[in-house]
Amino acid sequence: MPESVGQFEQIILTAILSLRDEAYGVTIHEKAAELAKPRKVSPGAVYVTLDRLEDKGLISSRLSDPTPERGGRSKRYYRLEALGERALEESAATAKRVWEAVAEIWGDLAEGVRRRPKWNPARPR
Amino acid sequence: MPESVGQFEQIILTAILSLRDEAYGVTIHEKAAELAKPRKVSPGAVYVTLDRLEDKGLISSRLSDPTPERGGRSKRYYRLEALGERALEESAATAKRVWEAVAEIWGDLAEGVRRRPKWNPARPR
DNA sequence: CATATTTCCCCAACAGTGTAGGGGAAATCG
DNA sequence: CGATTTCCCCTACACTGTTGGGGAAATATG
Repeated sequence: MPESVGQFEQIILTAILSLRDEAYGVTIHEKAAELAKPRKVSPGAVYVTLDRLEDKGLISSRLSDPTPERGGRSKRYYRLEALGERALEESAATAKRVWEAVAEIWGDLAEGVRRRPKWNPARPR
Repeated sequence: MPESVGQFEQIILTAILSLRDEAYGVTIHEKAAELAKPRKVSPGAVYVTLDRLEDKGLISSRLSDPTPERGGRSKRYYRLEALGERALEESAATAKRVWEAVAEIWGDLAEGVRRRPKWNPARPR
């Protein structure tokens, strides 16, 4: 049974997955902000969450050598571990079910076509 | 700016939405378990979360009259308030983005076709 | 060399959410 | 009435979310 992850943890795992071999603090923060939009994501929140995910063994990290650009200090690169893959897999499946359930009633919000049938208030006998 | 909801709160809101006028403790619990699968959902967790969502004004409730079935005591029916609709709308949109990002890499998990390209570990210069 | 600038990592503390497990009330049935 | 069924709710604790700020390491500049 996979570890269960919270909402923000899920976002961080997803960011790492989609960044592939370019996943370090700054890029993860950017990607997370993109996914979480319109909500703000603070850098601190990202690092704290990365720490916790690493403690749980869902991800691993290693420090790189510095790059020769201005301010280019070394970066901590992250990657998903098997445990993290399974946790993300499960939680993404739940996200899908939630999304589908909502879309079935309200339609695809992305299409801007939001039909909300008039809803008759519960009238239990 | 809509309230932000957690993962489980999102599930509860979704359950209420899709149950329409049949949303009360027991049915919400069932629907939530279905959405959260394979994770277990305890009834207590559902009620606590319903309370908190009501305190935040995302949902409202009212008590029905008893039904004439065996053990048919009165039920507390829930419905989404405008605030809850907006919160769910936003959080479902995020769920969709997460799902799409994951599906783009791993494919649609529901199809059982999970292609995971061999991943070259980060090799920063 | 000293200072400024850029990029990046990390901590402490608190608020909010997730979860378990059990308690108990109200209704019908025999 | 006692048994059974359906349902609501509380307490307590662990985990997750979030803020705000601190500070190190590298290159550029004069």
